[in-house]
Amino acid sequence: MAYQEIFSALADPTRRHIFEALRAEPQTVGELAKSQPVSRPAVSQHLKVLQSADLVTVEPKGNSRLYSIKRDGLNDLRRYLDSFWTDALSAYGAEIERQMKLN
Amino acid sequence: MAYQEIFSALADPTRRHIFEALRAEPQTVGELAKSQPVSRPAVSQHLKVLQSADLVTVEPKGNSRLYSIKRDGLNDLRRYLDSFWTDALSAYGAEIERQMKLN
DNA sequence: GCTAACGGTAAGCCATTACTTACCAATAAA
DNA sequence: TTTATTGGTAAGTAATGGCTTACCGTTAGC
Repeated sequence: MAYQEIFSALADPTRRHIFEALRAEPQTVGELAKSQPVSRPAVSQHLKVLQSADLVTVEPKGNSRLYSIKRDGLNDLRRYLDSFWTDALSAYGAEIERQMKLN
Repeated sequence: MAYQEIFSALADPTRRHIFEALRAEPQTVGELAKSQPVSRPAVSQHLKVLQSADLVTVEPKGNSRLYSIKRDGLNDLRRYLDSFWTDALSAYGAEIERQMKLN
């Protein structure tokens, strides 16, 4: 059920870039903003979306906040993909069956 | 590189529903429109997007057109996920290292 | 205490996009 | 050869969403 949020979260390029920047190493908002072509508040808003999609986590570090990738955040998406793999096969079978009926 | 289009293609709920409806069995535009809460042209437009994302294929069947899931269309997305899995691990290592430096 | 740095939120703007109705081309059926 | 069915496209509209500037609370450092 969570893949809905994951899809829409990673559909935006800059948001996905932020997510990808975090896979190298955990970073603060300011660090992320420097490497991105958008302003700091924009990064903050993107992080909020990524957080509600359960893709990143925060840890207050004194004055700043350190964002990290949530390692099992993509599990739901993976499961979704796996289910598709098997279902695509059965759909292929259904199409074969459909062809048989037509002839 | 193709996962960009896949993400944005599947981010829209109704478009993803259409995609999911096709995994059960190949269907025509009219059949899909009946099971969806949007008009037939909307379905047609969604199918166009799914097609350019390489997620579905068409086959003209006389008067109508039969849409099917492209079975290996999600491969790029899967590869993307796989790369993230290993990178997330290395990011975890980087964080450990970061902790070491701080102490 | 005061000042600076960090970052979240609000308000407003603009671009994108998903939807509708109307129209048209192509094939099937009569 | 008409008439009906199927579906793609155009045009216009409304909503969504990403961005900026401005503002405010919190913590660090002097």
